Amino acid sequence: MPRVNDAVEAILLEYADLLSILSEDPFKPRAYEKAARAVGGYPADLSTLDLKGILAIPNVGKSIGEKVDEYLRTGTIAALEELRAQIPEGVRRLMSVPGLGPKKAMVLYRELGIASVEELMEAVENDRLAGLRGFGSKTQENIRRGIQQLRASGGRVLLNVALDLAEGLLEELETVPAVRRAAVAGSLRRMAETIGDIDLLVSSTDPRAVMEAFTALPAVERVLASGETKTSVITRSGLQVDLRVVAPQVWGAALIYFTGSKAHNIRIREMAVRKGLKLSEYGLFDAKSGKRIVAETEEAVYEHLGLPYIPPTLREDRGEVEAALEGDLPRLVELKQIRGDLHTHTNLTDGLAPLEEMLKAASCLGYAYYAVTDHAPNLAMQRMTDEKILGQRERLRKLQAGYPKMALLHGAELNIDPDGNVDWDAEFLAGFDVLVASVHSHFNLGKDEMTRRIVRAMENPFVHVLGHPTARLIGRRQPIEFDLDEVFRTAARTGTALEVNAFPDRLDLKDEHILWAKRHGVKFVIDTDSHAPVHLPHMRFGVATAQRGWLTKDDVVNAWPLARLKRFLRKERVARS
DNA sequence: GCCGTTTTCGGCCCGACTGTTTTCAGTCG
Repeated sequence: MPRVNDAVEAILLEYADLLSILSEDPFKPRAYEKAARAVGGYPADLSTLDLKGILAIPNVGKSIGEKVDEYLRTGTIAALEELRAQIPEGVRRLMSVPGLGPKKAMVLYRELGIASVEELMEAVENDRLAGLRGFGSKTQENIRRGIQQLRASGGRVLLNVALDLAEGLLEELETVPAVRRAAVAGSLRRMAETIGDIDLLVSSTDPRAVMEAFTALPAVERVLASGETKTSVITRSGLQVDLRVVAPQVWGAALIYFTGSKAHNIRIREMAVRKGLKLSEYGLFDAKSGKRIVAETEEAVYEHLGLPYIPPTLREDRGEVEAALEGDLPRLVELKQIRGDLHTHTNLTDGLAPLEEMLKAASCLGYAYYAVTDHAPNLAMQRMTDEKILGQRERLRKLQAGYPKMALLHGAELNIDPDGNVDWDAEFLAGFDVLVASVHSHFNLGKDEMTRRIVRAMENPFVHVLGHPTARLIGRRQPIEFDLDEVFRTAARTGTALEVNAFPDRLDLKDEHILWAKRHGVKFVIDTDSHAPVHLPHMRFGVATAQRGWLTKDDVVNAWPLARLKRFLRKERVARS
C-alpha cells in the first residue's frame, strides 16, 4: 500500500510549485519543499499521528502542520484549493519542461495565456514567443527540445510508484471472495524501469463478481471498459490498470502470456509450433487434436516446451531462451542474498536522518555490513568539512559496539571533477573503509573528455565504486555521454565496482548496460543511495535491475561475506597503488 | 514558512551556467 506520507508529500510539493509561481518570496516555496521531503522520509505513518505528532516532524511548523492535519481529516486543503483556482494545472506542468521554471511559466501564462505543454508547443511552432521578454531564439529552441524529451518519456511512471499502487490493489482484490489468486503481470512483474500501465491477473470462477468489486475500489477514478475477461480503469493517480480474469486451471499459461514481454512470448510460441504444439493464454495445446496439455502453472508450461523456469526479469528476448535451452541460465542474485549497503547518507549532508537512525534501520534489515558515505566537500552545497567527516568516523567507531552483527564501514561519496580528480589527497582518502566516486556536475562535457574524466577517477587507487555511472534521472535528466566500452574495460582492469543505484529515479547502471559491462568481467555493487530510513528498502529495485542485467551473487560484491568484500576493497587498493 | 537564536526577527545549502542582458535574472543541481 502506498503510504499516506507519499500522498502528503505530493500535495506539499504541488503547494510549493504553485507558491513558486505566485509568490515573490523564494523562501516560502522552499519551506514547503523541505517539509514535503521530511514527510516523505519520515519513518512513522502520518495517519497514526495527531497534530502534535505532525509538528514533531522536522521542517513542519504550525502553518504546514495544520494544513497536513486538515488534509488527513478532510482529504483536502482549503488554501491549496485557492491556489489551484488561480493557476491552471497545465501551467504547473509547464515547469516540467527542462529550462522552464516558475517565472518563465508565469510569463507564458500571463502574456500569452499558455496553460498547457501542448499550447506551448503550438506557440513555439508558430513563433509566438518572439519578442517576449526573456525568450530569445536559443530559449525557444531549448523549449522545443525540452518538450520532445518530455514526450519521449510519455506518461510512464517510476517502478516504485506503479508497484505501490499495484500491491495496494492486489491486497484489496485478495479480500474479494470470488478471487482465487491475484498477481501482478506485465512490465511491472518484469520490473522494467518505468511502467506505462499496470496489468493485474486474477483467477476466479465468478469473473463478474470480480469485475464488480474491482471497479468499485476507492482508487478507481473512471472505468474505461469492463467485460467478462478484461476491465480497464483509470486510477485517481492517473495510471491505467488492466485487470484480466481467467479460470483457475489456466492460471500459469495466462500468467506467462500477460507477463510478456511480447518478444519473449513470440519466441516461446514459435518453439511450441515447431514441437507440434500451440501456446496461448489458455494453455499449451496439441496442435492436431486441440487437446490441452498443461496450463495450471508457469513451470509446467515451460517444462513441456523443454525449458527450465525463466524468471520474469529475464523475459525480454535478450537471449534467455537460448541460454535456457543450453542450460546456461544465470542463477540470478536475490534480495535475500544482499548482505549490506555501501552507499548511504545521513543528515550530516543532505540526508534526512541522523547516523544513529540510519544504522538502526539498516540493522533491522539483517545486514552484515553497512557503509555511511556522506557527500565530500567539493559538492559545495553540502558544506562538508574535514572536521565534520572525521567526527562522524569517530562516532561511527564508537557506535560499532552496539551492532555486534553488523560491521560499520566509514566512507564518503566523492565528486569527480571535470578533470577526473576527486576530493582530498591520498593520505586523507586512505583513512576511509570504502569510497564511492560520482559525477554530480558538468554533465555536458564532450564524449572523449567525459570518458577520460571517468577513467581517470577509476584509476584512482582509493576509489572502490563508480556511483550512478551515467548520472541520469529517469524522465528528468539525460544520461551523460561517454565511451561505455572504455569505461567498462577500465572498471574491470582497475577492480572498480560499478554501481547499480537502486533509487527508483536512477536505476543506474540500467539493465542493458549491466549485461554489457558483465561481459567485460566487471564487478558490481547494488546500493540504495538512501537519504532516509524509508529509502533502504529500495534495494529490491536495484536487485531487480541487476537481475534484468543477468547478475549472479558472484557478480555483486555486496552479496559477498564481509571477509571477501574486505579483500576486494583491500586487494584492489594494493594492486593499483 | 521554518528555525534558532540575536528570544522576536533575520537568515534561509552555495555556486555555476545560460541566455539574455548591458549588469543580471532565471534555472539547475
